[in-house]
Amino acid sequence: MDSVAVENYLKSIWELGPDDVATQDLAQLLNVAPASATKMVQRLTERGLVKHIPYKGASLTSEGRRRALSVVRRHRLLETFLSQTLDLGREQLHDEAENLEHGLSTELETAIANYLGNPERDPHGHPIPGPNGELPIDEDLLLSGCSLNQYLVVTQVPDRDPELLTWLEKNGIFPGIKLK
Amino acid sequence: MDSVAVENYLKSIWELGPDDVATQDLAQLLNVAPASATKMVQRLTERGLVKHIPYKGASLTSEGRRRALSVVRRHRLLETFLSQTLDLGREQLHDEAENLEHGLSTELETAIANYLGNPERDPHGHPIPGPNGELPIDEDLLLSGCSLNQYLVVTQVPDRDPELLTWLEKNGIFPGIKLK
DNA sequence: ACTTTATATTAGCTTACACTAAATATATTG
DNA sequence: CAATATATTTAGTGTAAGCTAATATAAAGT
Repeated sequence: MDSVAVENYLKSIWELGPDDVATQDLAQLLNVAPASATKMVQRLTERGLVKHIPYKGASLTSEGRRRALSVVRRHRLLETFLSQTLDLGREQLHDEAENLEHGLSTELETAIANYLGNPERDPHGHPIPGPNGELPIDEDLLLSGCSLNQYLVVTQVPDRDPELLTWLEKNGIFPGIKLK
Repeated sequence: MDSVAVENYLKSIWELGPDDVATQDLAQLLNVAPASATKMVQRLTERGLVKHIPYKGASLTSEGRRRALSVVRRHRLLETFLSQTLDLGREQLHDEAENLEHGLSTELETAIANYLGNPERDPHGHPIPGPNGELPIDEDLLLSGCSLNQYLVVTQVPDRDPELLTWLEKNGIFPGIKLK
């Protein structure tokens, strides 16, 4: 079993990847000192979960990626489960899932996935990896890459910034909505 | 925030208490060496959560008890929540709650309690402590203290032994049922 | 091509929590 | 009441993960 720290590093490297993840970015995302991130990247390299080119950057091996996606899956299933049972605001989900994801057993993960009917997206519109780390290709467009006065359907919103999310919500911007 | 280890020690001391908890029993319940338990009991004594009389036993201070009951509350709420949403067997609940209890924030704890209508008992019939560590007095009788051929209502079953629970279940013994 | 600056890494230290082996208390029993 | 058994604690180690300060490398500017 990976420790909580290891799971968090793997997930963060995945989020910042796919390659040449900078020590500093990793350290910042995890709220640790850069030296601590270097140290952990080395430990993970030892374990075959990360490939590290010193002074260049880190990236996940295929096993590292598998484990990172397992964490992401648990995270997104939990967000979906919590949002569907309790009704928390979309902006609270992220932090709660963050806390619980590490304690979710494979059996409970499966039970939740079945209960939810094996959803493909979480409440923020992010795709949920499969049980073996399969991730559907994300073909959604970035808003910044679209022209003005075009009709679009919102499919994803960011999950990490509660204030931004509250604002988006207040202005009616969330997955499923059409925009000009 | 108490660490996972600290929360587990406090909860275990509470379960084995109320006083003169033996180092060995604690070590056994937590699957650690006796020396490790002694060490932690000393750390907790330093922090004012435990009172320890060397070679005699350990017990919780009122603050230690408050924190232990907070863990117990989270545990029992989670068991209730999981049993009510997903339908897991009564025998799986304990382990899953054990894993998740440490990651449950106060807000989510409250949300779950409200969702469930602030229940007083978990699916095993154990009382759920209040948000500030109030625990209703348990007036239930032990089966070993009852005479034969008496009619009784089952109110509690143990939660820690999956095999026993499965057996009890199979024989129709669970909270709410009348027995001769 | 050299110097400055930004980013990474190494070195050395700390804390929490585990372990084993050895020492010491307490309890039991001949 | 001494001898043995059991339980507890102390001493000494190890590992994971964090930190700061010092050093090394890469990138950018003159």
